[in-house]
Amino acid sequence: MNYIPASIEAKWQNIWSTTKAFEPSNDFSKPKKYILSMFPFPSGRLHMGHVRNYTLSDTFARYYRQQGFNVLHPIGFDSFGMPAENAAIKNGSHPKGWTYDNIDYMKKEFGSLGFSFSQERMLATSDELYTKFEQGFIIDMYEKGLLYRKKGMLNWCPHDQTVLANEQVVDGCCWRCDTPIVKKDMNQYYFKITQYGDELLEDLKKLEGGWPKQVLTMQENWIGKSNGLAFNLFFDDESKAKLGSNFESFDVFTTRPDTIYGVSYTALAPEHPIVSYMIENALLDAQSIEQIQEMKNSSSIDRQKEKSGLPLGLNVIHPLTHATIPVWIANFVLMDYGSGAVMAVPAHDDRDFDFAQKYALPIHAVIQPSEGESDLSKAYTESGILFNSHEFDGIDSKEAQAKIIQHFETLNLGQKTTNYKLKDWGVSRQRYWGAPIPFVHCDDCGLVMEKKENLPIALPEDIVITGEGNPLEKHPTWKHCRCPKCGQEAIRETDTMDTFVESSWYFLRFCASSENWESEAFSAEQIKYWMGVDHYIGGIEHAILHLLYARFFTKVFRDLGYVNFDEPFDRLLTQGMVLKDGAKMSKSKGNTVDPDAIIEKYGADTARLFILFAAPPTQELEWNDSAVEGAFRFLKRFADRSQNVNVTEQLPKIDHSTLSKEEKGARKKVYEALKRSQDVYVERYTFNTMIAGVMEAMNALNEQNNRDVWTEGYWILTSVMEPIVPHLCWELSTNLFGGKNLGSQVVLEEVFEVDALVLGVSVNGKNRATIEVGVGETQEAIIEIAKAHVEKWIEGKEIVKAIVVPGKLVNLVIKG
RNA sequence: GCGGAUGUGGUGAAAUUGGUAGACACGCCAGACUUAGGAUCUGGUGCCUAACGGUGUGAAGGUUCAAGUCCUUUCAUCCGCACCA
Repeated sequence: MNYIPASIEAKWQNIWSTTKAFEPSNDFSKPKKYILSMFPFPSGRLHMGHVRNYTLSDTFARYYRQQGFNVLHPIGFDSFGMPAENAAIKNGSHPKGWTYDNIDYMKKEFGSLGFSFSQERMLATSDELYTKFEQGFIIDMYEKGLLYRKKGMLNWCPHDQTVLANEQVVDGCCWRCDTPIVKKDMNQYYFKITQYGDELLEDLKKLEGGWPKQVLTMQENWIGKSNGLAFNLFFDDESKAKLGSNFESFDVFTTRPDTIYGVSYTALAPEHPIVSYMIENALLDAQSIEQIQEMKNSSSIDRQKEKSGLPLGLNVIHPLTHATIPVWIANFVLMDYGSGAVMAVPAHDDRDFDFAQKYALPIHAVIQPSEGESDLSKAYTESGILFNSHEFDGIDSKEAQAKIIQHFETLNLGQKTTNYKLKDWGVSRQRYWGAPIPFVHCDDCGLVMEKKENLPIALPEDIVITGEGNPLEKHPTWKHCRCPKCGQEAIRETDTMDTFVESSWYFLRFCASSENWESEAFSAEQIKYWMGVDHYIGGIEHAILHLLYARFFTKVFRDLGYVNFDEPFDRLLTQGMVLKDGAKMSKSKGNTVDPDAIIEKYGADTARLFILFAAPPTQELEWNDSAVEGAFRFLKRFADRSQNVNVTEQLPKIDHSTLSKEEKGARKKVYEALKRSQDVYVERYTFNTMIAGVMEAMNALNEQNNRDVWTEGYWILTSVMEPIVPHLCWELSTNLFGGKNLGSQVVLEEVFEVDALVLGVSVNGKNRATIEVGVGETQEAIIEIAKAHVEKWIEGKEIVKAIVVPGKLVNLVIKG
């Protein structure tokens, strides 16, 4: 058969589309699989990362269809977001037009790759229908007390009068006009995700086995639960007087109460209220104030790198020793973790140590290792035995932590406290291309929710986007409305939502079949049948934020009564990046490979095969043009050798015992490939080795010329390969077997039976020979055979030990 | 800076449990066949060595009869860090 991918692929894509071959069935009595890939932002064209992502999900979807499951394999577009506005600023395009043009193009690309997505359930999160339900959920969450307003620090460009995303801040300056940014305290909306902190942490246990360990660990660390001691540090009289008696003390939190006697200074965040007070009341000199401003304006990452600080000229009293301790400001102390103040123990904390070294602050060691000497040139951060700690001397860290907390509680100086690194999720954005937050500001009623029957609150289309100011706020009429409560003139909220909100529930929306899309977001029955997602596939870069937010939404929806489960994604597969020349593909580096060009040159099947063969999915994938060529040649061979196959609608019956060694070998390789294909979808996802198995089977088939063995081989291999190279396999299967072989296959154990084993023989662990022994051979006999084959190395030496690992090797340990 | 990963031939990788390192490909070399092609087919190919053999999984130590796999230290690269999606 002459392999011309362009015509085969066009033919099958056309058939699949006209027969609606991949729509999920509404027959909920069937077993189901929900295969989901992370939906794309409609940037304009698919990139190789997308191709990898959707090839993976498509492979799962097609496999489970062959196994007889009712498969939901949907796709949509995460279509709100900054790039649409950036394009508007750059080219004057309208975000909506730009977005939907891109979506149209990318849909065509999906088709040309043969992805078996449901066509009927495609959605874009910027569709007004999607916004409508999302705004409804936001209102529900507000009613539940899960959405609230508070002040938050934002990047502000004084020139453009606009809020900037971290990404838009380049070296501390605005990306457009290069003006140095400042931090501005503004009213923001927040989801109370911290209320679910404990459950988000606890339920990670339910995901063990289904999710990669590294993702669970990252989420655990992100939530960052820690237990410790919280207590007040009181100012001395002189400091109180300096602060005009406005502050008696401040709160600190420590996870290491056992080091309490080693405290030699304390440090406040530059944003701490005491610091703000001192600035406002001119208690600091101009130079210090400038230094504090600099700390505040630098990014939280930069603040962790180069430590800096300054003394405030205040002192507090150590709660136990009553020693006087100086108060500093330190850039690495962050206002949004704990209380924005720390007790510093330089002897036993790396950061405190660096800071103390830099500013020549005293270092008091109070913990020593239980064995060996302590190294005074760095902090000793392990646990150990206390000393210089009064009545706690000689106790080990662990025990001392509990005792010291107890001591503080008894004396009423502090209490045991749990802290989280997790912060509430700020969801408001001062931007146009997002879902409007459905609230109204009324002079009389305050903050009022829109009525659900008025949803969606849609975006105005007549808008000018310049990069200056907030487009919705600047719109002449849009924000003026009536208060839903009292009917007076009121002002609509002009903030829109973080796009992470849309991606936190889209997987639920996909469960809804399109006939009731208008009336409800999804039905309980549909959710019950389709959820949870059996395989969720996407980039490792989403390991924390997106996945945490989606888990949070699921729990909120459960508590709102919309769903009846705790976790949305049963199994997660995080794919690695696609690289070229060792670097992430990007336009700025000029190392991109256009999927369309590859499809045109070799066809979609080649692209899909290469991308699964080149590396296991979780690893980074290095693009290699000549290896793509190799994948194409394999498909050509696969098509060509189908001429050795008999046309039939039945799997041929073969008497294994009558076959030659080569014929037996070929059958064994074929069934090995089948076996591998059955494991690979459940746990390891190593499609690369599965494909290698098929290649080995092809090589082995080629070593023999029994047409029945060829026929059986193709019956099985076209079925195994169909999820990966669907166009060619449907073509072959239809022509050769009337399509009858695309279904689940039975492994014949008889082909794996052997009557001899090949063992390696090593001497002192070094491989020296290979022997063949009968299956029933005794250990003693095997050792004798082994000895006979390695005489050269054991001659005149004493054999101290002989180890036989059944089926694998013999190791002879010699002396002398 | 903090958290998470990765490191094996010229290249992508394989080695499910501590048990014959390099399967399967790409590339390269040699040969065959030519209707001279984006061919196809056959054989070879970790490194050093003429060979015997030695050596080899980022580096350095260690545990073990046996280490790519376990432990300690270290280096390099990548991902995330809360307003990129």
